[in-house]
Amino acid sequence: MASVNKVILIGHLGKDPEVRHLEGGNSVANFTMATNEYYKDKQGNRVERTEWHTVAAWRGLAELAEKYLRKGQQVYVEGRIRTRQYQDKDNQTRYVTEIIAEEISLLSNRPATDSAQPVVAAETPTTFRQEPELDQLPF
Amino acid sequence: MASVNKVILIGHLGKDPEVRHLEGGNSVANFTMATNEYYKDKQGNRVERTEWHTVAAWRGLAELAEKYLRKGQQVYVEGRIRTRQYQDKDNQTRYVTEIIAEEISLLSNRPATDSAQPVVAAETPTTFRQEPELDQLPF
Amino acid sequence: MASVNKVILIGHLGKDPEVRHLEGGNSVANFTMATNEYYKDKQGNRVERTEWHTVAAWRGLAELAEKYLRKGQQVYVEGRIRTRQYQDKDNQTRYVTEIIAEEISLLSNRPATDSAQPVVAAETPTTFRQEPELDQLPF
Amino acid sequence: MASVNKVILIGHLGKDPEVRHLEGGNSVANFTMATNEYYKDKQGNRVERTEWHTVAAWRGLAELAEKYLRKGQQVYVEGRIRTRQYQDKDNQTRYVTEIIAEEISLLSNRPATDSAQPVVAAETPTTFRQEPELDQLPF
DNA sequence: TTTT
DNA sequence: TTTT
Repeated sequence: MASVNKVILIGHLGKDPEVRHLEGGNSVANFTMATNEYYKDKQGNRVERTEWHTVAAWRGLAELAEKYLRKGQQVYVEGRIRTRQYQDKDNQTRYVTEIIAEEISLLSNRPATDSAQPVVAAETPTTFRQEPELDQLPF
Repeated sequence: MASVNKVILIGHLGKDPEVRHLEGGNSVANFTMATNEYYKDKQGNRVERTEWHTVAAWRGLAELAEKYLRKGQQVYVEGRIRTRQYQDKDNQTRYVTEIIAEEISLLSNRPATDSAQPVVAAETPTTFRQEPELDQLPF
Repeated sequence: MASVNKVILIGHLGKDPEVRHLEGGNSVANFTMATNEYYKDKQGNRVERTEWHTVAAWRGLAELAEKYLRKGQQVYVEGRIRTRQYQDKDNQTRYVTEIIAEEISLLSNRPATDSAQPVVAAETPTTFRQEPELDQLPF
Repeated sequence: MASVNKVILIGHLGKDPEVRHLEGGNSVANFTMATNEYYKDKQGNRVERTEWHTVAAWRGLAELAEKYLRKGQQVYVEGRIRTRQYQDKDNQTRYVTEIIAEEISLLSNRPATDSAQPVVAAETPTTFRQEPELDQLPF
C-alpha cells in the first residue's frame, strides 16, 4: 500500500541558490534554509537552536529558484526527504540527507542586505511547483 | 506574497464515490471521509466524536476515485479547503465547505462488507495525484 | 485505527480576533484568514480567487491570539477541521465549518495600517501552541 | 519571526523500536520506517525506490513506542527534522539526520510475522502525542 | 549561512 | 475582510 514522505519548512535562506547543470540536460539548485527552535535550559534561560536544511530543486524548479530566491528570503518549501550515500575520499560510505523540493513559495520579498536589487517585482508569481515527472504519474 | 491552503486527512470512506459528468466535459467525484477524535468528558468517560468531511476529486482524479475507491477503505487525502456558496430553495445564501483533493493514496485494501470483489489488485497503483491544471502553473 | 485531520494555512488576517468568554470559564477567539489561488481563465487572463477561512482558537490560544494577532498580519496556522451544526432563525439545520487552531506562528510583524502601535516587540514569542487538552491525552 | 520544521511520514516499521535509558532519566526509542517511491526508468519499466527514515521518540513517546510499535506495522509519524553531528572513530565529523517524533498513530494492527502475539487490543489508544516539553512552551 |  |  501507499506511503507518504512529506516535509514542510518555513525559514530563511542561508545563501543564494547554487545551480549545477548536469550531463544529460538536468539541472539542480541547492540552497540551505534555517529553522529555529527555542527552549529553556535548566537555569531557565532562553536558548535558541538553529537547524540547517539542505534543499535541492530539480529541473524547472531549479531555474525558478535561481531566478527568484536569494539569501535571507523567507520561504515555504514543501518536499520529501531523500538520503543519498556516497563514497568519501577515504572510500568510506557516507550519507547525506536532503529535502527534494516539490513546491516553493515566497513569504517575504526582502533580499539579503548584500543583494543589490529588489528580487521580485510586484506582479511576479510567488508559488512554484515542480512539474510532474514520470515518477509522479500513476502507472 | 504567497499563501498556503493545505489539508491532510486519513480516514475511512463513508460511501462509494459518486461521479457526475458536467457539461463542458469536466467530471467530479464526491465522497465522504470520517475522522475521529477522542476526549474524556467531565465524568472521565471516553467519548468519541466523528467528523465527516466532504471530498471532491476533479477530472483525472475523479476517474481514479471512481475506479479504485470504495466505502470503508482507509485513504490518505491531501488537498485544499474550498467553501462555495449557493442559493437554497428559499433563495437564501448557504455555504458548503469541501476538500478539493490533490492527492489520494490507498492505505488499506479492505472494501466495505457490502462491496463484492476485492478492490485493488496487488499490482495496482496506490497513489494518485491530480494532473496540474492551468491554475497550478506558474505564470 | 487512528485517523488524521490536519490543516495548514498561511495567509493574512482579515480582521482583529474577536474573543468571547463563555459560561464555564472557557474563552474562544475567532478570526478570518485569506488564502489566494490564481488561475488563468479561458481567455488566458490571470484571475485571483480568495478563500476565507474561519479560525477558532480556544482557551490559552484565545488569549495569545487576542494579545498578538491583528488584522493584516501574515500567520501560519495549524489545526483541524470542525463542522458544527446549528438551527437558524427559521429552525432549519445549518452547518458552519471552522479551523480549530492548534498552533499559530507569526510570519510578519506588520499590523494593518489602521492599527496604531507595533504589535510585537522584538523579544516576543512568535509561536504559540494549544496546551494539551484532556482530549489530546492518550488514554 | 517564527519558522516551521514539520515532517509527515506514513510507512511501515523496519524493526521493533530499540529503547535506551539515558543517564539523567531520559529515554529514547529509535526505529526505522520505510517509504516507497515509484518511477519509470528510461526503458519504461516500473522501478521502486525505498527511502529509510530513522525516527527518534523521546520520553513518554519512547515508552509508548516500546509498548505498541512492532516491526511491520503501518504508522503515521509527525515530527521534525534534526541533524546531529558526531565524531567517528577516526575523529572525523559526521552527520546523521533523524526525525524527532511528536505524534505517532497506528494505521494497521498487523505485527511482523516473527512477532508473536497481536500488538494492540481493540480498545487500545492508537494516537500518541509527545507531552509538551519546556522547549514547546511559549515564553 | 538565515531571521527577530 | 487580508496580502502583493
